[in-house]
Amino acid sequence: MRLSKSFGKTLREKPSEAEVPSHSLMIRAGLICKLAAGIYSYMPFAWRSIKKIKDIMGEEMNAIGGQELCMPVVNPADIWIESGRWYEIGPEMARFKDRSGRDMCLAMTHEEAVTDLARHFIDSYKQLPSVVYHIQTKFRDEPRCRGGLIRVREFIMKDAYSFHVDEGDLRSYYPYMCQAYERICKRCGVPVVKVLSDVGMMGGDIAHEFTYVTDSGEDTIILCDQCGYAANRDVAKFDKTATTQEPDGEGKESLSSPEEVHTPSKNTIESVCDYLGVSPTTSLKTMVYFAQDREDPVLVVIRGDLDVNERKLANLLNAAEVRRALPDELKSYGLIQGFLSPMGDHGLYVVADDSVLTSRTYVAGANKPDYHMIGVVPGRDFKIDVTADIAAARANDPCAVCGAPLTVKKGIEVGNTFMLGTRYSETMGAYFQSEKGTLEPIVMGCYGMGVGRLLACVVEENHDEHGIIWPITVAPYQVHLLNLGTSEKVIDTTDKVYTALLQNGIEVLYDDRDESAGVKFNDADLLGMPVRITISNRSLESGGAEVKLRRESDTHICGIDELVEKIKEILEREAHRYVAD
RNA sequence: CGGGCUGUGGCGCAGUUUGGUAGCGCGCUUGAAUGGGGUUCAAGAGGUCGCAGGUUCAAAUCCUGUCAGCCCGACCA
Repeated sequence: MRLSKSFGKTLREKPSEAEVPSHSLMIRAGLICKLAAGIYSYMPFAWRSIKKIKDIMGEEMNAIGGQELCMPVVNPADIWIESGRWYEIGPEMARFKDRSGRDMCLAMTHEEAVTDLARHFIDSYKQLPSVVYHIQTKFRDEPRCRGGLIRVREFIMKDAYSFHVDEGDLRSYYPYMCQAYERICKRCGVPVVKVLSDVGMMGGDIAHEFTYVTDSGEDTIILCDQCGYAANRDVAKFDKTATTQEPDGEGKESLSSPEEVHTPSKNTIESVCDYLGVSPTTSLKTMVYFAQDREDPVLVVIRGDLDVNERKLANLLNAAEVRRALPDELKSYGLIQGFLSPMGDHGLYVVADDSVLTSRTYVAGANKPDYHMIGVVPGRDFKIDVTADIAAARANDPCAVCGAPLTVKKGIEVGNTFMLGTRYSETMGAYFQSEKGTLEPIVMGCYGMGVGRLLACVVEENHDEHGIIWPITVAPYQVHLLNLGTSEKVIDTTDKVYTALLQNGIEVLYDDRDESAGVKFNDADLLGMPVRITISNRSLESGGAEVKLRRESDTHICGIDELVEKIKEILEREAHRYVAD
C-alpha cells in the first residue's frame, strides 16, 4: 500500500475527546473514526488488524472443535420472550418494530439465536458435544461509552457456544476454551489474567473473565500474588475473620442486653468508633437498599470496617440491581440516617454479611438521633433473615485461600466464559434424546470475546510516547518502507524494494509521499508497523537500506540485494515472540 | 439517571466576564526553497460561532429552552 493513496490520515494533535492512550492513538493514527457516541467506523489499517485478530480467534476456535457460522444481527422478540430476557433486560437492548408491527431487536448477544439453532438441529446425544462460534456485530445501548473502542455500543464480538449431554461434559470441555482464550490473547500481544466473575445477565453457574490489567480499565479485580487467586471484585472472597480483633475487653460481651449510649452527632462509623474508643471491626454498619421487584427496602448489616458490594447483594436478592435508599425514603420508614439500626420492629427483611458473625458483640445504631447501642449481639438482639457474603474485598484484605494480602487492580475485560447450564435450553425447549432414551435439556456453555476491545487492548499494551508498536501478528502491515529526499536513485531503489517485498508476500506500507524526514519518521512511529526500512542517499552510501524494529532503538544497514531475505528472517523472529505455548 | 464540563473552518484552541459583525496554530490548495526526526518563505480556499426562541439599534458574547459530546459516579457479558 502506498501511503500517498491510502484513505485516511494521521493527526499531529491529541484529540480532545480521548483520555486513554489507546483511544488517542487510534484516532491519531487514523484507525477509527467516530460516527456517534460509541459507534465507530474502522478505517482501513484498523480493519486489517481486525481481520488478523478474527483469523487468530478462528484458528483457536477451530482447534478446539469449533465450527464457524453466522447468526443474524436482527432478532425477533419471540425468542427473547421465550428465554425471559425480553423483559429482564432494560433499555440497553435496542428494540423496534418491523413494518407489520412485530417486535424486533438488535441482538446484544446470541444465546437465544443459538439455542434456536440447537433445538432445530440437535436431536440426539450422538450429536454432542458440539461447538459453534461466529464473529458478528452486536449492539448494546450502553449508558456510557468510553475510551474509544474499550466500551462502545456497536461492537464486533466473537462468541462461541458449546452443547453438552451433561454438566460433567461441559466441565471437561470448559478448560479447553479457557486455554484457547489465553492463546488468542498471547498471540495478539495482550497479557490477560483469568479471573472468577459474576454471571451477570447470562445466568448460569461458573464464569470467568479474561482481563487485561491496566489503569485505563474500568473493571476492578482482586488478585493474590501468593497463591494466584484472582476474581472480579463483584465475586471476590476474602478472609473476614483475620481482620477481626477480639471484642474489646470492657466486659460488654457480658451484657445481658444492649445498652444505649449518647453519641452526639456521631453519625459515621469512624466518628462513633473514635468516640467510644472501639475498633470499627466491632461495630455494625446498617444500610437500606431497594431491590428490583421488592416493594419494601431491605436492611443490610455489615461489619463497620467493610463496604457492601452491590453486585453481590443484588445477586443474593435475585435482583437485576439494587440501589441505596434516599434520605426521604428512610424517613418514610421511620429510619434515622446516621443512626440506623437492624434492631427494632421495622418489619423489614434483614440481610447480614457473614462478617457480623466474626465478633461477639457490637456497637450499632439506636435508630434514634444521637444514640448508639453497645453490647449488641447479632441474632439475639435483632433478627437476621439471611446471612451471606456481600462485602467488597479491598487491597490488603487477607486472601480467602492462603491468607496473603490481596491486591486490587483495574482491568479491561477482553473475554469471558460461562458455564450456562440449562438456562436457555430449558426455557427455549432445546432437548435431546439421551442414550437411555430420555429427553434431556442440552447443557450449554457460552464464551464471548470482544474483537474491537481486544484491538484497543493491543494498542493500550503496545505503545510508547511516539505511537503504536504493533505486535507482528496483528499489525496492519509488517513493514513500513519509506524513502527520504527526491533523488531519482533513491526513489527508483525504493520502488524496486517495494515491488520485491510484495512479490515475496510481505505486507508493506510504502511512504512514497514527498514529505520531510521528520514527518515520515513521526508517522512511521505513530502508525507503528513492526519493521521500518529507510532508503535515502545516506543509507545507499552506507551500503543499502536502513532497517529498524519499531520496538527497538538501534538501526542497521542491509544491502539491497539481501534485503528481502533479511526482512523475512526478521519477520519470522518477530512472529516467534507471539507464539502461544 | 445524578454531579461536573464543553460545543467557534477538517483537527486543536482564543475571543464570551465588559454585546459593535470572527481570530490563531495545525491540516488543506498553489508556487518556491529544503531534504535523516512534525523544515522555511510566499500566496490562497474554507466558518449562518450546535440548534430554536427571546432581549437589543446591534448577539459567538446576555436570557430561556433544546440537542450533542466529554469526564466522574450509577449501570453494564
